[in-house]
Amino acid sequence: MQLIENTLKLHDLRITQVRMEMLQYFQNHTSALTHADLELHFDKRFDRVTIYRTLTSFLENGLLHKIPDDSGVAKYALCHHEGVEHNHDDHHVHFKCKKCEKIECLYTLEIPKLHLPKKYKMENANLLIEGICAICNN
Amino acid sequence: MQLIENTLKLHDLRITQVRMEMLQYFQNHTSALTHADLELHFDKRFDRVTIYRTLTSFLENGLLHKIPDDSGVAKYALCHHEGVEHNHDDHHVHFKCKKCEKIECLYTLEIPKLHLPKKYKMENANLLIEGICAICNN
DNA sequence: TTGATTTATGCAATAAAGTTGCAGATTAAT
DNA sequence: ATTAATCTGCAACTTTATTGCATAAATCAA
Repeated sequence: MQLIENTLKLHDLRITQVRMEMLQYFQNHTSALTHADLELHFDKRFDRVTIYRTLTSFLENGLLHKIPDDSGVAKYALCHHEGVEHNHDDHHVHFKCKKCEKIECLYTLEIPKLHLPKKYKMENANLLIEGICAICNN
Repeated sequence: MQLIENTLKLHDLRITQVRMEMLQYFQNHTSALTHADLELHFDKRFDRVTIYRTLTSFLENGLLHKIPDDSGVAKYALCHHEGVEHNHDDHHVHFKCKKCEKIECLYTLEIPKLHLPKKYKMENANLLIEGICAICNN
């Protein structure tokens, strides 16, 4: 069986055309994608609603994660951990370039331990770093 | 002169009714606010567009900052630093409670230094911690 | 296989969040 | 008090996202 299809199965997702192509597209991109990026890329081959729903299933089944930012448009990227369980991808470091606007995951970085105020219980953390990325910094 | 009016002046903002009341409202709240929160609170006393535009002026003039999150709705909170310059409020730690959904700024925490990959230049950082807040953790 | 069952997709309609243009009102500077 | 700058409200519009439903496709079980 193909790798793409296998990945879908592992995440309890039925194998369909949109899903295979969307997953493929994510795997070919290092930076985070928006619904608009996908709609543009697939140029009417799939309905916009289907793309929204596919993003949602990918999210729910632990294939993608949503990246918090302040642009007002949802951005998604592949989860890098192997395994199926959701919410085990708890520490994210993302980098948003102020020049090219791309967001990428910095897997190699860890979020350092923090000492929260009394009675606060931390479940996960997302660090969004803004600046100039390696490509734009030339 | 009143404190509120003084703050507006310091931030180069004309003194108007909406601005005074919106600033007041932010000062009375420890958690971040959305446009919808304000619209609800002011219940038709100010136009929705005016509220949007006031948020934008507050943002541009360094009175508020936008908090990155993945809800798809813009959230704003007061900048705690004194002084007028924008972009000097570069390290934010925010806490989002999974129970009450409120977001608050954790001023006392600092984002630890990080070692970015080669050629990346960091300009600012936002750490969003999710979990259970002190009030809900009872 | 084939048929039954479950789930996904496309289309249309709707909702929610945010923006723009413009005329009249308000603020602040002289 | 007059003037110039800007803010506000209204209407229209755009962009992003969601819901309902009929049809189509994928999976399961015999």
